[in-house]
Amino acid sequence: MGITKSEIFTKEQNQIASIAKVLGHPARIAILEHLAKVKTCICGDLVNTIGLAQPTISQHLKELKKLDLIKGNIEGNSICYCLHKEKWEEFKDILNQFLSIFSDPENNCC
Amino acid sequence: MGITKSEIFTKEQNQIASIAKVLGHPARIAILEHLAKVKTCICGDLVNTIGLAQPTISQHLKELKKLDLIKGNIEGNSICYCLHKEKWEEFKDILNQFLSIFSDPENNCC
DNA sequence: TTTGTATATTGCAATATTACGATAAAGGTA
DNA sequence: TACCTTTATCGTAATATTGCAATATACAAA
Repeated sequence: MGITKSEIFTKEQNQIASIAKVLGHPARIAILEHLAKVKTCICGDLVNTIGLAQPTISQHLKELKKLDLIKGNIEGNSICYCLHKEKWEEFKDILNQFLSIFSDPENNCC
Repeated sequence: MGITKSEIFTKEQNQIASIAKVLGHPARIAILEHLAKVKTCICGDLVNTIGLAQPTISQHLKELKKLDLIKGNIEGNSICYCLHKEKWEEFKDILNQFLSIFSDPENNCC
């Protein structure tokens, strides 16, 4: 049905999935990598850097904003986007914890 | 269009996105968590544990198999699924490396 | 062989996602 | 004021994803 049955999963499972989902598109990976590279805030150069139309970039930024991963400060005419560092660290911890669930060396079977 | 313009991104960006995407559904998170909990291989108990129909579970397993995250060994009548540990570690490293792109303390602006 | 059990596949309906042209909104500048 | 730049939103088309009933497949046991 295209709709996810979120209600049958735990809050934690849904949260991990939400974080992973927003990272599940190369454009958003590229946006975050660009944000990391240009240490200062970036504004409208994403459209030029990434090869997607302006409305498409705007939509991807919206997805990132929905999870609070980035914030946008109005700077005169344009908008200065940057990372929400605390959220990033929080999500990083959540993902890292999930990624270590198989760390038990006894976890071997086939 | 629902279709991702993969060709305009790097191989690495696409790979990170692919890994994140497969983790972007709570059912697949639940499957992996279950696999981690029952140290031994699991077979058909996923349908009972998770509240989804058998074809749906089968489809999610297929997604995980597509990325080589799990492997299924035929065990008599049923199938024994387990983690592909090497792949898991590989993907974990890739994600961890990406998640640390903002580690530079100078990365502050807003 | 027949029956039962376990898993995969097919086919379909509903919803979500991706992408972009057109347009709107908001601010700067002449 | 009029014009330009920047970003957001709307509307729409194409494709993807999720979920399940029905069915197929494969094997074991009676």
